[in-house]
Amino acid sequence: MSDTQAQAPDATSTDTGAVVVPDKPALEGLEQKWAERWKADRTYAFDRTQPRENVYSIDTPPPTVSGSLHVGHVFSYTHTDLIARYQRMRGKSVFYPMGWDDNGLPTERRVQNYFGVRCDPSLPYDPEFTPPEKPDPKRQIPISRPNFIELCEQLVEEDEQVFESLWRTLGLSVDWETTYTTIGAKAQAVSQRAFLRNLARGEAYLHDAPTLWDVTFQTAVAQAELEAREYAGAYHRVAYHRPDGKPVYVETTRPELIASAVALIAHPDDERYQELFGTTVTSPVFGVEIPVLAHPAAEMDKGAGIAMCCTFGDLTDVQWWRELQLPVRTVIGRDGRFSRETPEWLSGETAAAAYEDLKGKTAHSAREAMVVKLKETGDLDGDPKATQRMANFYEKGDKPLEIVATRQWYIRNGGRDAATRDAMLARGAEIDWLPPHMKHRFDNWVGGLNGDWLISRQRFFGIPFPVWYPLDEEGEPDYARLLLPTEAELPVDPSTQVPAGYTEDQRGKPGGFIGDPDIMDTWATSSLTPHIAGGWEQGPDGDDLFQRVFPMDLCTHAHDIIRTWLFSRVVRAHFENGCAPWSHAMISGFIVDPDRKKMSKSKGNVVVPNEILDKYGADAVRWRAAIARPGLDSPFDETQMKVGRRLAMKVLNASKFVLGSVQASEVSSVAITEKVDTALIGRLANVIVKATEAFDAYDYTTALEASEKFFWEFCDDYLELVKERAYADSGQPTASAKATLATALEVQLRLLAPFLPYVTEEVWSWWRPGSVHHAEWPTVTELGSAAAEDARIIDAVAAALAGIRGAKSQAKVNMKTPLARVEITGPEKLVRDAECAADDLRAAGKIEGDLVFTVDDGLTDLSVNAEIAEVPEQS
RNA sequence: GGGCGCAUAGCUCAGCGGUAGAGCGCUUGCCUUACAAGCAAGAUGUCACAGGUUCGAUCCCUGUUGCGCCCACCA
Repeated sequence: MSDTQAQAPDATSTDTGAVVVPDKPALEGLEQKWAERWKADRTYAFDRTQPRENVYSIDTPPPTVSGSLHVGHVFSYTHTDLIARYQRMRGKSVFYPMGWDDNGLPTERRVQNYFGVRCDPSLPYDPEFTPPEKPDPKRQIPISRPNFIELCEQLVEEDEQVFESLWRTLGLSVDWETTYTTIGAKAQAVSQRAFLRNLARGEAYLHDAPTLWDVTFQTAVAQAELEAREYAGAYHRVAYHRPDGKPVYVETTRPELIASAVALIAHPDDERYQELFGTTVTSPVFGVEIPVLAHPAAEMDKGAGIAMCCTFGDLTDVQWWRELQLPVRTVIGRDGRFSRETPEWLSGETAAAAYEDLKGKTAHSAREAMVVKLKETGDLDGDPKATQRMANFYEKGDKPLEIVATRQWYIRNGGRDAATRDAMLARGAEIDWLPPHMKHRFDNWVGGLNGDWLISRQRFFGIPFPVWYPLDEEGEPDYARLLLPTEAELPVDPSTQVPAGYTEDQRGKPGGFIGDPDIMDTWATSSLTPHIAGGWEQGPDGDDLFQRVFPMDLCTHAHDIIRTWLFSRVVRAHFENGCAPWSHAMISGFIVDPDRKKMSKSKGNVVVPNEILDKYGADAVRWRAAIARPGLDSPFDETQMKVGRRLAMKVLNASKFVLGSVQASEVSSVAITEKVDTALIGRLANVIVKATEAFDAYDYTTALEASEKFFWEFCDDYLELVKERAYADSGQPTASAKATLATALEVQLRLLAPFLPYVTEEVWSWWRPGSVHHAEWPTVTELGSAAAEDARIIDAVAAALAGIRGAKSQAKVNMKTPLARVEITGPEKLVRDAECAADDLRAAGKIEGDLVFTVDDGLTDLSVNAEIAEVPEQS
C-alpha cells in the first residue's frame, strides 16, 4: 500500500524501515500519548477542499453538557466513530463535527444549583455581581437575566472541556476544530434565520391556544417532551342536577375542576343520556348552569359514561371545547394555582362564596377543599375510590401538566394537516434506517401527532425569537403586525436590541414596541445541527462548506430521540432544503443493566464512563461497544470489557513477536510462495471481503468478528506453526514466512484500526510511517495472486496441529515435549492439505521421528495419532 | 388498546430450508523466553409452545405464551 498522507514522521520508527519495539508493550498511557499526537498532527481535520462525492459527513448528537454521560452514550458515539474511521480509511474526507447542547432548561437548573442563584428578568444587570462562595440551595439569590446568562456561559464552558476530554480519551476521531454550541452566536444566527424563513413561508406562526403547561417551570412544553406516568388519584362520583332536581352522576378524578366545567358530554348513541341532550344541568357547590351535549369522543364504558368537560382538564376537553365551541373558563393559572380573582361565571352569591376557599390554592389542595364542600352539599356519592391513572408529565418535571391557553410560536410538522404529514413520512422513507425497523418508530410518531410543533418556551437561557411587536395607543401589543430584523442583523436579542424605526426609550411605551419575551426550545435549535455544523449560509465563502457536506451521510443516536431530534431535523430540512437531512440513520440500542432494566440515576444502576475507561482502557471499551449491533439493547457486563482488553493486549504482544523477526521492507505479497503461506493470505483476502462488505452495510459488528476471528487464528495457529521457519537463517521458505507475517500483520492492523485505534496506532508507529488511521483500507488486490489460494488448506493444517497438541494435552505433558511418531489420517483432500505444512508441523510439534500422512476416504475428518517420545517422570 | 422487536449452551449473542456455532463461564492440564490479564485440550442444547408448508423446519407461514421498547390512555 502507499501512504499518501503528509504526516509528521513518527518518533519511534524511521524512514529507513527499521523497527523499534518496546520491551514491555503496555496499554497504559496509550490514550494520552496518541490523543495528544492526533491533536498536534491534526490527524482528523476535515479537508474542506474536497468535493461532495469525496466527503463523508456526519451529524453528531450534541450532548447536553449540563447532564451526565453514561455508558450508553459512550457506546453510541463509538458506533459513529467506527463508521467515521472506516470511511476515512476508504479515502473519504470525513466531516465529523462535535456540538454541545448547552442552552435550555438543564443548564438553567444546573446553574441555579451550582451557584445558588435564580433568574429574575425584572432585575437590572449588575456588572459587579459574583456568585456566592457557598451556594445555599434553599435561598437562591435573584439575579438579572444578563447576569444569569453570564453564569450559564461560564459553567457550560467548564462542562464542555470535561466532555471533550472524555471524547478524546475514548478516541473519537472528531474534528475538534469544527465544534459548535447550541447557545453560540453561530447557532443563534442559524436558528433565527431558519425561523424567519419558516415565518416568511408560513411554516411558523403565532397562535393563542390551549397548551400543555408545566406549573413548576412555568413554561409551555411540546408533545415530544411529554411522558405518560402513573399518577395516584381517586374517582369521585359527583352529582350534577337537572332542573327538576334529579341528579346526574359523573365520575371525576379532578373535582376541583367543577369550577371550570362548561358542559357534560356523553356519546350520541348512549341510551342512558338521550333525554338529557339539549337540556342543562347545574353544577354542585357552585350552581352554574351548563349544557348536556353529545360527542363521539365520549366513551360509554368509561366512568359513568358521561363526562364533565372543563377548560381544561385534559386533551379531550380541548377537543370538545374546539369542536363544540364551548366557552373558556380557566381557573388554574400559569403558576398552577387557582386564580385569586373570582371568575365572572362564578359571580353569583353561592358560587362566589364557594370559590372564596379555592383562591390561590394548588390543584391538590383545591381538590381536598372541594371534597369537603361536596360532602357538605351531599353531592359526593360514596367515598372517593383510589385509582392509578396515566397522566402527562413534562419529561423533566414532577407535577402533572395543566392545560393553559397561551400565545405561543409553532412550526408546522404535519400534526394539523395531512399533506405535511405525508410529506414527512415520505422524507422518512428516503432515509436508510439501521436497523430498518426503526423506521416504524418514526412513522408511528408522525402518524400520532396531535398538533403542530410548539417551539416557544417561557424561560431565560436560550435563543430569543427575533421578533418585536408594536404597541398601540393603550400599550397593548399588536401580534398581527410583527417587527422583524433583516437576516444580516442576526443574531439579535429583542430584549436589548431595538427594531428598525424605533428607539430604546420607546420600549414598553404606548405607541412603542416590546420584544418577544420567549426563547426557542432547545430542540428548535438542535433541529438545525446539520445547518449549524455545516456552515449554512455563513462564513466568508457563503454556502461553500454547506454544499460539500449537506445532505449528510449519517446520523447516529439512540432510539429514544427519534421522535424529537431525528424528526425535528427532518422537518427543518424538508422546509428549508427540500430533502432529508441525511441518507442514513443508524440507531443505537440502550445499554441496560444486567437485569435488562434501563439505566437511570434514580435506580442507582448507572455505569460511569470514566471508571471503565480508566480500568480497561479505551480500546477495550470500544470493543465492547462494537459488539452491540445497531438497534439492539445490550446488558452491561464488565467481564466483556476484559475480553476487549485482552484483544488489545494481544495485538501488542503478537505484533512485538512478529516484528522481532521481520523488517518493514518485508511487507510484500510477491515473496509469499509456500502453500501454507498463500493459504493464509487467501483466508485473509476472504476476511477483507467480509469486513468490507459488512462495513459498507454499516454492520461494524460483523466486520469486527471477521477480523478478530482471523487474528486469534493467526496468533494461535499460524504464528506457532511458522515460528521456526521464520527464525531460520535464510532461504525462500524463510523469506515466504517473513513476508506472510509482515503482510498479514500490516493488513490486520488496518482491519482493526477502526475498533482499536490506540493499539493499532501504537504498533503502526513501531514500523510504519504516518498514522494507521490514514492508511488505506485493505483490499484483496494488494495481496496479489496469493489472495486466490484455497484458504481451506489452513483449516486442515490447523486441525493437524490441534491433533498434535491434543495428544500432548491428553498426556498432560507440556507442548515442548518431543513426539516419536505422528500419523495423520483422513480423506484425501484434507490429508494433502495438511501435508503442505509437513515441515512446519514437524517443527511446531517437535516431531523427532516419522510424520506419516495416510489417506482413508472412509473418514470425514482428520485424525491424528501421536506417540510421546518419553513421558517425563512424575515429581 | 395500537405498533415494533426479541425468545438458540449457565451468561452474552451469531447463524441457517439439509449433522447446531462463537466468546465468556466451567472442567482437565501446561511456567511453551510475544503474551499466566497467557497457552492447550475438553464437556455443555427438546433452537419458547402448538399447528401448517416441505422429501426435510431452529430457519418459511399461522396462532399461542413470555419478555422488552415506543405510542395512546387524567371521565
